[in-house]
Parts: sequence; structure tokens; C-alpha cells
Amino acid sequence: MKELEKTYNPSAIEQKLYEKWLNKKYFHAEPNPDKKPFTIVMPPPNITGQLHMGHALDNTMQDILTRYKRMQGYEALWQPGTDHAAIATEVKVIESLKKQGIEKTDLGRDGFLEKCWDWRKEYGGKIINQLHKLGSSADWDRERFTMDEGCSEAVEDVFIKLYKKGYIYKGSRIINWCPVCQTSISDAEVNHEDQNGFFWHINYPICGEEGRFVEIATTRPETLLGDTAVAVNPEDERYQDLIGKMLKLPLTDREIPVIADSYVDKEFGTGCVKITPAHDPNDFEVGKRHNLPEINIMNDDAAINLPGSKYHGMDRYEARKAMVEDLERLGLLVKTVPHAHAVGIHDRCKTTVEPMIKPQWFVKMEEMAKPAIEALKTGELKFVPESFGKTYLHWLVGIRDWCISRQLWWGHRIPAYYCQECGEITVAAQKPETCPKCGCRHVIQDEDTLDTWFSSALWPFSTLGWPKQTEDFEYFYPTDVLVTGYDIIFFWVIRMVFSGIEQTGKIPFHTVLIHGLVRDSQGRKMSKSLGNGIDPLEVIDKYGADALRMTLITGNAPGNDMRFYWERVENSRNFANKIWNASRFIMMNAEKAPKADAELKDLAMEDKWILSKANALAKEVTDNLERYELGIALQKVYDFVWEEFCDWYIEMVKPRLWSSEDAAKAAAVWTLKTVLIQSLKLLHPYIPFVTEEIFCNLQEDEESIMISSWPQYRNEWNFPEEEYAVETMKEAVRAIRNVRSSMNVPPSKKARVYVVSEKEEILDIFKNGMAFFAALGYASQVVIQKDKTGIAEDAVSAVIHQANIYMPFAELVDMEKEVERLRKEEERLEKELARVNGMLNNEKFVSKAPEAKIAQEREKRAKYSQMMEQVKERLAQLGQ
RNA sequence: GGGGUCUUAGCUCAGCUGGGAGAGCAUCUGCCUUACAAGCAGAGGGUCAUAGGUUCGAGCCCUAUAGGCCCCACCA
Repeated sequence: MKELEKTYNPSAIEQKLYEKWLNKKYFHAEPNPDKKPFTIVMPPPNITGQLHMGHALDNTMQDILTRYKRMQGYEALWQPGTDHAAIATEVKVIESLKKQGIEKTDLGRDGFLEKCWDWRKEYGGKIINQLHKLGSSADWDRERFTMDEGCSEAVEDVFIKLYKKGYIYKGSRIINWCPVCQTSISDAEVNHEDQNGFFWHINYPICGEEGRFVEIATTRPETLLGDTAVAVNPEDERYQDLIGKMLKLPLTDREIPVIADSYVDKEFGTGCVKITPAHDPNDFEVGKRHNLPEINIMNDDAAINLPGSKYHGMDRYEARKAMVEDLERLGLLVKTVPHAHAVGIHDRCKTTVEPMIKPQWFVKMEEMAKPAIEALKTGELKFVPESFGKTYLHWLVGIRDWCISRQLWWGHRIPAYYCQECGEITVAAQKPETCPKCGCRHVIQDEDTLDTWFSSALWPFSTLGWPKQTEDFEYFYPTDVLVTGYDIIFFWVIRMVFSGIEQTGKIPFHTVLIHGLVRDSQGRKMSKSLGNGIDPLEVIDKYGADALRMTLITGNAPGNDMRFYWERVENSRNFANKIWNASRFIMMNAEKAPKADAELKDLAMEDKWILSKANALAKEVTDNLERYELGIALQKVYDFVWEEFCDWYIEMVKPRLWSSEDAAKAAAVWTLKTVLIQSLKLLHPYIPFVTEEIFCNLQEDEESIMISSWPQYRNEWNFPEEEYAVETMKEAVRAIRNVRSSMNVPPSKKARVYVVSEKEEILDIFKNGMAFFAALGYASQVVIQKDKTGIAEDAVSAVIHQANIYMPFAELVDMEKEVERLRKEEERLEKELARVNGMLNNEKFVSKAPEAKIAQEREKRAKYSQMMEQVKERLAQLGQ
């Protein structure tokens, strides 16, 4: 056994250990018929990415589950990889090209894609390396990329299948258009943000009725140019006579009809709505119902496109300003009212989205959503915490078709081919040589690429080799748990579920473990613009990966946001140091002790006590982990290691370790090592580095804690009697310390301690543990007896269950303080007794509560009554 | 507008199936006791948002109210 440094220094060992694990291939999983599989797919980080706290949390949770299951004997696969992140990467590449004065279009499609692949080569591995620093035990031999050959094949395969099934179609529909990114985006990529704008009330003159107008109200006056009707509610008495009449559309030479549609809310605005089918989703629907023309008035960059109009070429906001001014001059602007309304914002670039009609590809959602909804309802799919199932359902019920085409170059190009002669569309893996309909050779591929989530939706199976029925796929799929943040349920989780069911016939995972956001100490989101982000790598550098991991897991319940405090990292680091030092102590003493292995029958009372505690802990922690209660499980081991093991047990065994009895020493060392090793194992999934380092130093014949076995509950380690005995002695020690503290007696000042009890079994307990009792209770001598013979009248005392403790402090006696303490104890016991009696005197409680509960309360009553008697007796002795 | 979620010690948060309120940090008092001062021993501090209800028993279940946060939503 080696000598350890005085304080734990993570940076010195983390890298070394991680390399060892990699070299030993501990992370690698292979189909193994002798083991059960356990699989987690890593949410693929973007290749534009850099490790942030969210990743650190997400991956720590996955690593904990993977390491736990691996130790339990599962063939545990944590499948990693990265995402091409279509729009995010394309934007980044464009930006970097611009710095060199190059435009995307200068390069052409192939040239640009080359640059994108260069980017991927340069930055794709960055975040992966950062995940290594975190200690992630993912199977890096299996690292995948959403645009690698296999994943691309899966994408193509799915697209073709869905097209053939009629679930993918192309249509001219109103979609969300980002004028900056110049691509369509899905509904999920649009955030609605409340903005303070205006409501412009505008008069539309009625044709043939000089001086009569219809007043409409709009928040986007520039779209007026595309109006093709004004609608009123068919039941609105005010406007009955207008229906069917024509209006003169201001600022244009067009005339538009007044139509009736129940979509119009009579109560809102003026009750008259301008209808712009080409630039508003509702108006689009109204337009379809009434066969209205759709007039697109904008370019892709949202500038007005209306040759001949004075607004032609103006940006949408410039045009808005100009038009409002013109309307005012014409006397058609009735009023301008401040108005707060929701504006659609592109979540990536924060540009206001413009609804436009464009030919796009869509996935029909209705049918595929059904089994995904069913999966949750039957319990086949579970969310942790459960409440997020509601979010999931909310998204699936009434889901709209998914716009999957993007006007980008970086991504999976849509495998659709158009005949330029006859217009025939062919969807196939390979470009057809000739048009299958007309036979001509003028066939070109669709220019668009697919939404990045289309490929992520297939991630749980495309990474395992699907659509080929590979051995990996057969063995590891369906996966077990998906770990992700609640912000991504609608983007990703639902799409994986319905894709998994549709393509493989199975849900891709049975459990979705949701975590929240890591916020700054003031509860704000960490963001680049605020500059309040904390770099996980900085935390690792300063305090170690274990401390970071532990901080992210402690005191956090699934699905809840958490705040990041450096103080909490320090506390985690302190814990690593604590267990480090406990180990150091054990190693130092093990050196000196005889090598003989102890047997259970040789163990002392306190050995059996801690072993019994450790045994119960293993069961509890395992139960918590099975329920994904990672924070609770960790808290329990933390408390056990720090309080029970370090503060109590190690102190208890010291007298034995320093004694000259070899057998006693051997038993103590065996117990210390056994309990420490078990604790290290329970902690390893959380803090892999420090546990590995200690584990290997402690036992030179062991290769790694990673491949050791997870602790199991053992009946032969269950010692209820010893637990009771030691807990009784702890109570006595606490009482002594309390007395001494209230009297300001320094530890150096030892006193004789008398333990007085009429109960033989209590006396035996103290006789048994006399050595450590003396040490922990600062006793110069412990006297155990049946009555008060020989104890000075003015000795200080304390009451515990079934016994009295006396300490003669000749020169330090302070009767007032003692009476005060006894009064306090009396008060406490009175309260307890009142509570217990309240329950037991209640007939309904006695008749309805479970037997065990009643027995438990009776026991307490007996205990407290007995203690109360002792307290009263003592007070009487003191003349109170 | 709909839905979700939260309100527990000075601060940040745990509290698993309802059965005597916990942690970390902060505060106060003693200790450099031969693993650890990144430590040890002790202490103070909470009508568990409010009001009802169910129950023998509620921080936990139900209803309403107040406040905070989040998500969804086409009110022009």
C-alpha cells in the first residue's frame, strides 16, 4: 500500500486514470449473450458546440447510470456521437467565410460543403475531448456523426419509406420563414415573444359609396399590400349589409371583397379583419375556405416585392413606416393605439419570422402521433418526473404537420428528383438516369436539405447500424434510458418516439429522465450575451471533475432547475478530500496491523454496527438509483461516509488500533477496509476518479473499481442488536459532550464518567464499548454500576434512556446550568409525551392505524416516560 | 386564453408509497484531539404561502386564493 498525499489533488490523477480506462477498453461494449444489455444514447452535441453546464449535467447523469449498471454486471453501452446541427453550423461557416471576404454563393454548393466538412473536422471533436475531462465512460470506439455514411443511409431509407407510405408530401403551404437565415423553419423553432407594438386602425373605402369606410385594425400594416379580402363575423349585426360588397384597397389600385367568416372575433378590434393569405397563417386558412387569391408581396429577405409599387424594394419595416405616413396623408389612418402582442422569433437568430407561402416538404403527423401517445398512456414509456409526460402529450395531441425541408446546403439533401420536362417527382436513394415517366434525361435533385431533427429522430437506432439488422441493433435496441433537458422534449423526444415506433416497431427507450437548467447564482439562465456562464472546464481545473459532477447532482431533483454556486463546488471538493483522508488513515493503520483476515465472529460490537449500517445503505442506494433518484442516493452515501463512518466509527476504532491486541486490530482493519471499499463502490458512479485512485492504492491486486461488482445486501451483515447498542452509546456520548460544552469544559480536561443503570443489558453494552466510550466522552475513567454508590452529590448529570450519566467536576460544578439543562430536557420530553399520548389515547388511531405503527408509538411512550421519571428524580435531588 | 410547476431555517435547495421537519452555505461557542482546519465538538434558527376539505394522522392527497417561474396558443 502506498502512502497518500495529505490533501487530495485531482488534477494530478484525473488524466492518468482516464487514459488508463481508455487503454483498458473499459468503456467498450459488445453484444454478449451472457449478459443483459443496458443502453443509453448520448444526445449528440452540436459540432459547433463547446461544453457548457447543461452538457456537464446531462452527461454526468448518463455516466452515473452507465457506470452503475456496468458494475451491476450489465453489458452497458453508452453510445456517443455528434450532430451536424444544420442551420447552426451553416451560419457559423458562413460567418467565418465572411471574415475572409467570401460569400457562400461564391463557393457554390460543393465548395461550401467542403468548408463545412473542414469545420466538422476541426471542431467536431472539441466537445468530445471536453467530455473526456468530465470522466464520461461512453464507448468512444462507437462514436457516430449524424451525417456519417450509416446515419445518412438511415435518413434516406426513412424518407423514402415515409414518402411511399404517403406520410411525407410536398405542398405549397404557409410556413415560418426566417428572412436572415433565408430558410423555412418548423413551428418548434419559433418562439413567441410579447412585444410592445401598435394597432393601426385604417379605413378601407367602400366602392360606390362615397365617404363610407370599413375600419380595420392591424399590427402589420405593410401586409396590406397583399390583402385579398376583409372578413367580418357572419353573425355580426353591424356589418350584415357589407358582406359581398367591394372595398378599395388603399395604396393600391385593387378592389377586394368583404367576406363572412366565423374565424373573426366580433369583440376584438373593430370586428373587421384584413385577410392576407400569403402572409398570415390564419388568413391563409380563411383564404382557402373562400378561394381567395394569394399575393406574395415579399422577397426572401422580407423586402417588399411589388414591381410598380412605390414600396418595391423597401425592407418590411421601412415600408411599414412609409405606408403609415401615406395613409395618414390620405386621411385613411383613423388612429394608432399602443398594443402588446406576440411576435414570432426565430430561436437561433432572434429575427422576426415572416409567414410565407412556399413549396416545402412535410411529414404528416396524425397517424404517427397515435402510437406515440398510446405508448405513454399504457406506461410503456415513462417520464421521470412523471409530470413531463403531460408536456409530451400536449405536444403530440393536435400536433401539426412537420415542415422538414430547409433551404440550406449543410445537411441531408432531400432524395427527391424532378423531371424538368414533365415535372415528375421521383423519390429514391439514387438519382434516376432518366425520368421514369417521360424517359428524358433532364432530372435534377431537390435543392433543399432536411431539418436537422429529422436525423436526430433516428439516433437511437441509426447509431446501432439500422436499417441493417446488425448484431448491435438486435442486442442493444431498444435502449433503456434517455437523459435530456425539458427544453428539448418537443424537438427531439417525441420525434424519436414516433420514429422509433414507425421504423422499428418498438419505442426507442422505456424511460426519459428529465433534468432542468443550470442557472447562475442569481437564478438567471447562463448565456453568452449576459456573460454569466461558468465554464465547466474551469471548475474541473480548479476543483476536479469529481467535485463538479457531485455539485451538479447534489440537492437536485429530476426536472428542477438548479443554481450554480462556487461554495457548493467547494463542499463537494471537501467531501472528496474527506474520503481521501479517511482512506489515508486506514492505509496508515493497515500497514501496522497484522495481515490476518478477520472473521465475522471476531468482530467487535462497533464493527458489526457499521457493517450493518453499510449493508442497509447498499440496499437503499440501489433502490434509489433504480428509481433514478440520483441526488437522494448520493446524499445518503455522503451522510453515511462523513457522519457515521468518519465522525463516529473511525473515532471508535482508534483505541483498538493503538492497542497491542492483534486480533482486535485485525478485526478493526478488516472492517475499516470493507466498509470503505463498499462506500467507494457506491460513490464511484458519482465521483469516479477519486474512488478509483483510492481503490487501487488500497488493494494492489485490484485492477479497477470500474469493473468491480456493485454492493449487494447480505443477510449475514444485518446486526440489529449491535445497532441498538451502539446507538445507545452514541446517545450517551452526545449527552456528555453537550454537558461539557454548555459548561465550557475543554477536551483536554478529562473527567471521570459514571454510567448508572438498573438494567443489566445496558451495563453490558457500556462494558463492551468501554474503550471507545472513554475516548469519545473525554473520560479519564469510566465507572459502570447499578446505583449511585460513591458518586458525589454535586456531580453533573445527564439522562439517557434507561441510564444516568454522572460526571464529578469538582471545581466546575454549575448547578444552575444543570437545572437549566434538565428543565429543557423535561420540556422536550413533555412535548414528545404529549404527542405520543395524543395518538395512543385516540381510540380511532388505535383501531385504524397499522399495528406496527401503534407498537412503535407504544415503545416510544415507554422510553420517554422512563426518561421523564429519571429527569424528575434528578431535579428532585437537586432540590427543584 | 389554455396547461404545467413552484412557494419548507437568513440564502440555495432536498424531503422517496401521508406516520416524530433535513442538508450545504451563513451565524454563534469551544477546540491546531497523532486521517482531514478543505477539519472536530456543540448551539441557535422553520404556524412547511394563505383558507378550507379528506384522513386516526397532511410539508406530502383534494378544492379555492395570492404571488413567482416555465411552456403552449392564430386573437388580427
